[in-house]
Order: sequence, then C-alpha cells, then structure tokens
Amino acid sequence: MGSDHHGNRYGRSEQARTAVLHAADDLLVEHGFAGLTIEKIAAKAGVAKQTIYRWWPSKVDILLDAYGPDQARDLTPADLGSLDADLRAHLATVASFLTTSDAGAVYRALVGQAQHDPVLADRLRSTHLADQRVRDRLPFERAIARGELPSDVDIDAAAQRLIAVIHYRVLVTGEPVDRSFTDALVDDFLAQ
Amino acid sequence: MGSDHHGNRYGRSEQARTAVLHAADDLLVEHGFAGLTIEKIAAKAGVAKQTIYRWWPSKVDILLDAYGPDQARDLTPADLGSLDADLRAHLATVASFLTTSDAGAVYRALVGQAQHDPVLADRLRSTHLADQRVRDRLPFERAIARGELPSDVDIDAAAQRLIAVIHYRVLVTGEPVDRSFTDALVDDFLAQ
Amino acid sequence: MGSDHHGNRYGRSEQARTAVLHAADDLLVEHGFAGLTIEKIAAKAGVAKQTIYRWWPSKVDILLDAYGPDQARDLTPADLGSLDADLRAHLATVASFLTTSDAGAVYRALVGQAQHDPVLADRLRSTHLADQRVRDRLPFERAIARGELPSDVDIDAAAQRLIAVIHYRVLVTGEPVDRSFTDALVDDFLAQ
Amino acid sequence: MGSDHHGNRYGRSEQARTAVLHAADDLLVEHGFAGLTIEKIAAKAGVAKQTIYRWWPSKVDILLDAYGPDQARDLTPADLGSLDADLRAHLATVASFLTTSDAGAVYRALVGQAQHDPVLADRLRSTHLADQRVRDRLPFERAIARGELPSDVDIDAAAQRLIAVIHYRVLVTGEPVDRSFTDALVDDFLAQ
DNA sequence: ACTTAACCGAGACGGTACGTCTCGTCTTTAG
DNA sequence: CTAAAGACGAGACGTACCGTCTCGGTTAAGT
Repeated sequence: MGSDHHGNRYGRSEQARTAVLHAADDLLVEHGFAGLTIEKIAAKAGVAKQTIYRWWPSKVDILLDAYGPDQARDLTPADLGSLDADLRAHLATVASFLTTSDAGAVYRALVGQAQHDPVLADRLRSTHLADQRVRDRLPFERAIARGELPSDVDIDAAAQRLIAVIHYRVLVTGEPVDRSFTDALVDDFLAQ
Repeated sequence: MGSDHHGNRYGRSEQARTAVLHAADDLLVEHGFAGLTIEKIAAKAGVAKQTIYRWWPSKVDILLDAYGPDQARDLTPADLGSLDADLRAHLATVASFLTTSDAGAVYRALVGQAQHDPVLADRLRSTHLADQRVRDRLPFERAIARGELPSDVDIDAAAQRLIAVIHYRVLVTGEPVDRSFTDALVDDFLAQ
Repeated sequence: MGSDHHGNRYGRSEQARTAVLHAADDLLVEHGFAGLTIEKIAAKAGVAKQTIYRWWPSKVDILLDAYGPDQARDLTPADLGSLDADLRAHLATVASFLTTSDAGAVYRALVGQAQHDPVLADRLRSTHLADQRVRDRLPFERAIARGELPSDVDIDAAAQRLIAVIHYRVLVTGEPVDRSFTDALVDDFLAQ
Repeated sequence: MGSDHHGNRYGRSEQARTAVLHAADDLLVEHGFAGLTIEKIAAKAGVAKQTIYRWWPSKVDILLDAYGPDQARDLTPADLGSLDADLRAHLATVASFLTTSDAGAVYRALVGQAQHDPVLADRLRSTHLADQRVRDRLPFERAIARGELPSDVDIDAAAQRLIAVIHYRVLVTGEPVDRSFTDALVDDFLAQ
C-alpha cells in the first residue's frame, strides 16, 4: 500500500511527514516564527529531530512544503463570466487569504524570512511565486478570450499593479485591505 | 566635554554608541540578519555586551537607531519644478535606495523581521514609515500648489499605488526596478 | 547446506556470525571500546544491525563470544615437569597474553566495562574467570601429585597471590610485567 | 572574600564547582557510569551545560576532580605504633574504601574507564595512583624508622603484593575482602 | 585633591535551541 | 524464518547566543 509504515528502506513515513507539516503550521500560527523551533515541531509532531533533519534542511523548508498546496487550493481565481467580476472576487480572495488565513501567516513569515535569506528568496520566487503569477494571469487571459481586452495587453504588468498594492499594505503598512479597497482598485483599473 | 570618555555617572559614551551602530550595520551587510548577534556586535565594536543591553533592548532596536537618519537624508524628494520631474526623480531614488544602499539593506531586514514581530511592525510603522509617507506626499502637494493637480486628489492613495509596486518588486518578486520601469509607472499615472 | 547461506528458514548464518565476531575484534583493537559500536560492527561485517540484535543483546555479548575460545587456547599451563618450571612459564604466558595479545585487549575491555555493569561482571566471573581459575590451579595440582607440595596447600589462595599482582599491574598501575618480574614472583613464592 | 559569587571575570563560581562535583558523585552511585551524563549532571547541579564544558573536558575529568580529596582523606594510614597494627588497619581501610564507600565507586569507575582510555589511564596513574603509592609506603617507612624492618627492604614491591590482591578481588573476581582476609595477608607477609 | 557614583570592559553564569551522533526497534523485500 | 537495508523515536552530545550578574577600573561633577 505504501504509506502507513513506521520506516523502512523503501521510503519515508507519510505519517511522520504530515505530522511535521501540521505541527509546523500550528506552531507558527500559535507562537510566531521565532517560537517555531525544530525541537518544538518534533515534540508536537511526536517525531524525532533526526527525522526532521533527514528530510528538511531547515524550518523554512518545512514551511515551504506546508504552504504549497494551500496556495493552489485557495488562490485560484474562479471564472465568473466577466473580467470585472473575476478581478473583484480574486483580489478580495487574495486580501483575505493574506490577512486572515493560517496559510497567509505562513506566506508572510516566508516573505519576511526571505529578506534575510537570499537562497530562500530564490526558492520562494522560482516555485510558489511563479506558480501564483500563473494563477493571477487567468482573469486577464479569459478576458482576452472573451474579447473584453485587446490581445496585446501586458498581463503581467496589469496583474502586478493590482496585486502589489495589496501585498504592500499587508507586508509594509499594515493597513486593512477590505472589500471596498480592492473594489476601488478594480474600478481604477477598468476606468483606465 | 561630553563624548570621549570611558564611562561615568553623567552620561553614556558616544564612542560606544557609534561603534555599536557601525558594527551592527557592517555585520548586517556582511553576514545578514541571522549573522547579526549581540555577541558579535559587542566583539566587533569593542564593547561589553552589558553596554549594549543597557541602551538597546534588542538587535532590531539597534537597527532602528542606525536606520533613521539615513532615510531622512536619502529619501526626501527634491523640488525640480514639475510633478513629472519630481515623481520620476523620487521613484528612481526610492528604487535605488531600496535595492543598492546599505541603508536599504537595513530597511529590508527590518521589514522582514516585522513579519515575525508585531511590536516591531508597529514601531516601524508609527515612526519611520509615517515619516516617509509625509515625504512621499511632497511632490503631489507641490503639484497642487502649482495648479498641476486639483486640490481634492487623494494624495495618499496616489502615492501608495506608485510606491507599492516598487516595494513589491523589491521585497517579494526580486525583479529589478530600473529607471525605465519607474518612468513607466509615472507615465501611466500621469496619463490617467 | 549448513553454513553458507544468505538467510533462510534453516537457521542462522554462520557466515554472518563469524563476520560479526571478527569485525568486533578488529574494531576493538583498532579504535578502542568507545569506537566499538553496533553500527560500525554491522558496517564492517557487511551485516544488518538487526542481525546483530537478533543474536546478541549488546556489544559486550559479542566480545564475550569472541573471547572465550582465545582464553582456553592461550592460557592453559603446560606440564613442564616441575612446579618451578610450570609456574614460571604460566605467569610469563599470562603476562604476555594480557599485555600484548588482541585477546588480552578484549579481556581488559571486558573487565573495564564490568566495573560499570554488574550484570556483565557476574557473567564474566561465572564463565570465563571460573574457567581460568581451574586452569590456574593445574600447576599446583600437578605439583601435589608429584609430591612437590603437601596436599593440604590452599591452591586458590596461592594462585591468586601470584595472578593478582600481574592483573594489578596490567589493569591499574600500567607498570610493565616482564619475565624478570614474573620470575621474581615465583622465586618469592617457592622460597616461602 | 573570593568564593561565593555568581560568575565574573575574576574567577569561577565555587558554588557551581562543588555542585557539579557532588551531582556527579551522586549520579554515579545512583545510576552508574553509563547513567552519568553531562546533561543530568547539569540538571542535578542546577548548572548550565556550558559551565561544565567551560571547566571540564569530559565527565571523567569531573570524577577525577571529585575523587582526589576523598582518597587523601580516607586512605592515609594512621601511625598505630607497630608495622603489624599499621598494616592490618590500612589494608582493612583500603578494602572497605574500595568496596563500600561512594569514593570507592568513583575509583572503580575510573579504573574501569581507564581500560578503554589510555589518556585517562596515564592521568590517573600520574596523579591519584602516584599519590596513593606514597601513602601506601608510610607503614613500611615508619617500620624502618622504628627498626622493625631492615632499611634495604623493597617497600614498593612489598606494598604492591599486599595491595594488589585486594584490588584484584575488588576489580576482577568480586570476592569479598573482609577483615579476616586482609589480616591473613598481613600474617603471611610478616611470617616471611 | 578626594569622594562618589554611573558607565565601561570583561566574562562567568543559568538557560534554550541548535545540528549531529548513536542507540535499539520496526518495517519492508528478497532468498 | 533469516537476511540486508534503512527509516524511525529517543535522547545525549558539544556549540552558539541569549539576557543577567558581578567585578575592578575609569571618569567627571561636586565636595
């Protein structure tokens, strides 16, 4: 069957892997990034420290593993039939994800740590951020297919101007990012 | 006389203070935030750990002290006679400050750490970020005074949309922020 | 079939058994008792750890297995025709065995470990030491049979006084135990 | 005053030092040499591990420090006025020390460990064993001064033959070493 | 000049977490 | 059923820093 064993030569324990990811997630949300230690993850997951070090070089690698699926699940924009609706819904989702979800807390911690760690920054950008950029393009690509937008529009630039402000407020100024704010962003963009 | 003493009851040693600030700055640039320890700052500054703990509660407080003057010196937008010129110059200055200067490295470290430390985030926002927001308004305020912009324009919103993209690329995506990019931002804004 | 198999339903592998004993012996002599780990024995013997744990409870049990035959082979006193000759030869053999042979190194390690481990001490005494005590009596028993000694002599006490000094110098003081020393012991004993 | 401080540049804490030595002693007696870990010593002594590593390279160094004074205190032979009395008393004291005292347990552990560690063996011999050899000579030196023995007697050899048997029984055979046994040793020696 | 008291350097202290090592157990696949 | 292989939970290792403390020396204002 392949996954519910205690450890053998033919592969790692899926049980231990998920226990570690969940423990890391919980501890980050409860005690913050500084309170997230390998020691505590191991204790909470009921796992030996060596098992963690065997599979993850550091605690940020655990967070990277834990974050990936959440992002794909929560940040894929739905097709609501129009660019206006798609963008309003997606920006509101992004704002809520970043400010209120556990996965958003993991994301903020990773971006924070990336400021101190260029290797992490590279990994984060080449994996999760690149993945998300593809998802952020979807509303625009669908709008072009519908004929709502000309086909030569610079999608990445447009998406970035909308997404950037949300991240800036979340990561830097700490100002709230509510529905009226994200709707205003869309209004401005569509009025252009 | 007030600054070159080894210690007495009537005040702290200015020599020790500046040695600590410079040591912290150097260590941050050389070894990154994780390599910045009180122990190493003390050793590099030729100062006792207790002297550091007497005056700064933590290493981020040292960085906050070290950062303040740099920001005011480097990020005040000059008056070049027109909104167009002022914005082009200011955004280019901000981009260069954030990506290439030592003070920019300190800023990025502080914003990074603020993701893990809400108290630091509050302090950063209520002091340095609030100060900078005032400076970022200057081009717009001068434009209103010149009659280039109507007096009811939402300055903070306008400034934020321009500044946010630069921060997003610096802090999150790591994309370069060169002169042509900042100029395009200004073009877009003025065309609106 | 009997001995050269890789693991099957017909019993343990003699090949694995001897490989373990030899690997343990080698590692003890090369790297000392602390450098003798089950992990290293398994690696050197080309055997799985579990195979060792299946057959030996601990590393000292491996050493006990390895030691037994050596002692019987090397420490049985020959009959040279007289008490004087027998004792001189035997004590010299014992001294040389303890100080220079690989088996002597194993013995010293076992006695050393027995100081920390009462269970090992008991096992060592009830097996190997009891066996050796029988062998150490032989010169005296032959001397009584020859009429060189009265039949009521306390053989164990006599043997112990001679053997003890050799062990003391080997285990405690580290002083050399050369032929002149053992001969002097015999001289003293016979002059009594 | 010089000894009751918490730690500063002018010297180590005597309080921490004695707490470590006592903890090590207690743990050895309670849990044996294998159960004696730096971790547990630190915990029991209420001391940081680093404090132990600062002053002692290993746990055997702690035991060496702890053992020294005990040996000098307990194993110095008193002058009872005659060789016969001095020897009987001293051998009985040695036997009792080795078999029943806490310090004797430390000694046995050190000698046991010395079988695995030549560096420890050298240190033990050049310090504590050399010191004890001096004390073991005292009854004989006093006997020569009294005229009980000729001045050319080989004191070290004589002392060793008596002492060795006790150590052999304690360290190797585990046989009891009671007063009648040590008295018989003295009888034999004096009858010679 | 002398006292006084805060500040200075140095560094030992009790701790926490690190990342590594080895232990003895458990689980799988092959013969 | 035994074997090899190796992942597992457990826990001690020795190191690095943390933030606190105590010490003796330095310095300058107030006697």
